[in-house]
Amino acid sequence: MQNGHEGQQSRKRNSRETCLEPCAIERGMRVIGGKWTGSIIYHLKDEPVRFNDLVRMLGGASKKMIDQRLKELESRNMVVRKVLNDRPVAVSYELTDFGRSALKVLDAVRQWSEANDI
Amino acid sequence: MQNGHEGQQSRKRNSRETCLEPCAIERGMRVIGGKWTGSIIYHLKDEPVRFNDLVRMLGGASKKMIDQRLKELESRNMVVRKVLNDRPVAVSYELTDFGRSALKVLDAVRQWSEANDI
DNA sequence: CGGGATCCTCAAAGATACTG
DNA sequence: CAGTATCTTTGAGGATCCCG
Repeated sequence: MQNGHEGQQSRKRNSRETCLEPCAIERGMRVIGGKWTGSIIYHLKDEPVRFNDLVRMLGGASKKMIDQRLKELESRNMVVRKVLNDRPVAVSYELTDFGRSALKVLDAVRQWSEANDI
Repeated sequence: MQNGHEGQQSRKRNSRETCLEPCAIERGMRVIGGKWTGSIIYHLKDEPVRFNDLVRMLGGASKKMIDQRLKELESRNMVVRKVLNDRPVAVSYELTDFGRSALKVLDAVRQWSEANDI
């Protein structure tokens, strides 16, 4: 009564990392649609930003979240982490060219949101 | 040791419905970046689609999920539910003008995904 | 300053079964 | 066909403390 049979739908564990959905929109959204991901990228659009500055800019997201998303983005080569100083510790994050390529999309989202009072 | 104090960050319960984030990208993403939401809208782009057809098109999402997202989209006036027949039951979903306005954004996502092998 | 390690919770998502 | 109802799992996300 609890295994075998292959229910009406299956497939699990595609939560993060190289999503295999057939729909390109779905795949793309998993990369830049995650909670805070778009905001982070967008706040890096002009210049490198230091970790705690990012935390302040995104008032509402925890350090843990931001750290987590930044690592995700780093592993996808969308942002680069740079150590500015050792003592006291200082690092900054900036977009790669690939990361910058997502800005077009994000800006479309932003404009749509604003135009429709989302 | 487990209440009072107002930790370094707070704010909860903005999961769904009228998100108050200051960042427009974040707000927009909560509307069209949800799991399956973008795909659903995109699959309705050309014509009304019936419920079970949608389920088939998005192989991988459960009926429950799709139903849930459709109701979300309906309540935001992005899709309209139409009863085609009573016996046997037949309904279809189609985009409103507002729903269609999101297609530009979604298409940007799709193109970006495909261009970068996401 | 920039995190890492823990613990905890709740809500989202999955599985399965049922119905008008 | 187009959903509802229910139960369970899981893991994302929050809170807190700590550290070099």
